[in-house]
Amino acid sequence: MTTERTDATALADSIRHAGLRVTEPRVAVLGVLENESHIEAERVFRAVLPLVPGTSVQAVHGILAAFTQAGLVRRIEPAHSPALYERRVGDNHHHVVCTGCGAVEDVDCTVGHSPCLTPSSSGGFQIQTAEVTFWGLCPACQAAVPA
Amino acid sequence: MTTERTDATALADSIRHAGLRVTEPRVAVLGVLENESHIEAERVFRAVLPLVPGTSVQAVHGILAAFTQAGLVRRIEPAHSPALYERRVGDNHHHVVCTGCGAVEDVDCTVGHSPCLTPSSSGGFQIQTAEVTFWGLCPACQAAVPA
DNA sequence: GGGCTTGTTTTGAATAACTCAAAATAACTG
DNA sequence: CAGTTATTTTGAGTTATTCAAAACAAGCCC
Ligand SMILES: [Mn+2]
Ligand SMILES: [Mn+2]
Ligand SMILES: [Zn+2]
Ligand SMILES: [Zn+2]
Repeated sequence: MTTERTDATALADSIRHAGLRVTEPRVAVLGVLENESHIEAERVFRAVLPLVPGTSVQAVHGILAAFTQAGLVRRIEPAHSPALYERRVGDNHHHVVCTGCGAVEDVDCTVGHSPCLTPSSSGGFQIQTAEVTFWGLCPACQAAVPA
Repeated sequence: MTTERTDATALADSIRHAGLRVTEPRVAVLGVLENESHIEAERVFRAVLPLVPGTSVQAVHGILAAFTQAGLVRRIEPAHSPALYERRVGDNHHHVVCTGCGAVEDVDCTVGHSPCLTPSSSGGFQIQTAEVTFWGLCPACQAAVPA
């Protein structure tokens, strides 16, 4: 009976193990990210505010930046959208974005099918990562636009 | 002896054929884009200003938006960068971005190697396009950071 | 070529999403 | 518990872009 969504202690540990001090706003931010994926700073802020009154938007930005730097969360920046943060980290998975409503979903990188991620002519660049973004219509938006 | 970089008449025709009125600032913007790829609005503005004095930044943004909508230019939005515009359009090619200096280069989509661009589980999304961004170090930045 | 209609540009202001900095505050260390 | 240093608050500033009203000008018609 001591487990809400994710034990606050577990969250605190993750933060500590990342080399960061454990604070109320940080625990709250990480908690929000455990429950919701691909969420923007503003929405994180609105979710955290009631949990830790007095939290500022700047703090949330700072926390998300610190988490990102520490590798606790991942930041993506799809076109036409503010930055989105997610807890799923370490695998470099990809994303589908709905051109209708902006909904974002994870797309697993099909291992074994990655040859196309080695560019034919990389112009002398030393490639580190490949980021794939698929654009299309989510089920809901497909239904909304019949034709 | 009537051809500078790209004949102004040719530029005007492209604009007209896209269904847009031909104006001085538009011809100038398109001319700049013919000469320089992956260029941001601000730099387009600074290149256009001496050619068409009195041009406003807002106009440049408007022109680039109109061109993009008309399919005359392509707009990309790599993370950590303002939007970039390029004339190369129609093929959906990809990009390498230097994590050191932000330099951008085209990467041809290796035709025949695109199976990975069909996501394994698209979560019901109806995929329209796949956008690939490679991140790495450009030759210059590789030289600058020996280790 | 001279109006007319409508699309464009200018001018002026506003916005979204962050970032910066100084002072106040609170975590961890010993 | 005190001290050191990281973090947050408070307040302001920035960048890239968008909105809107009024002035202007392209392309069409005669
Ligand atoms: Mn994801
Ligand atoms: Mn390109
Ligand atoms: Zn949708
Ligand atoms: Zn570079």
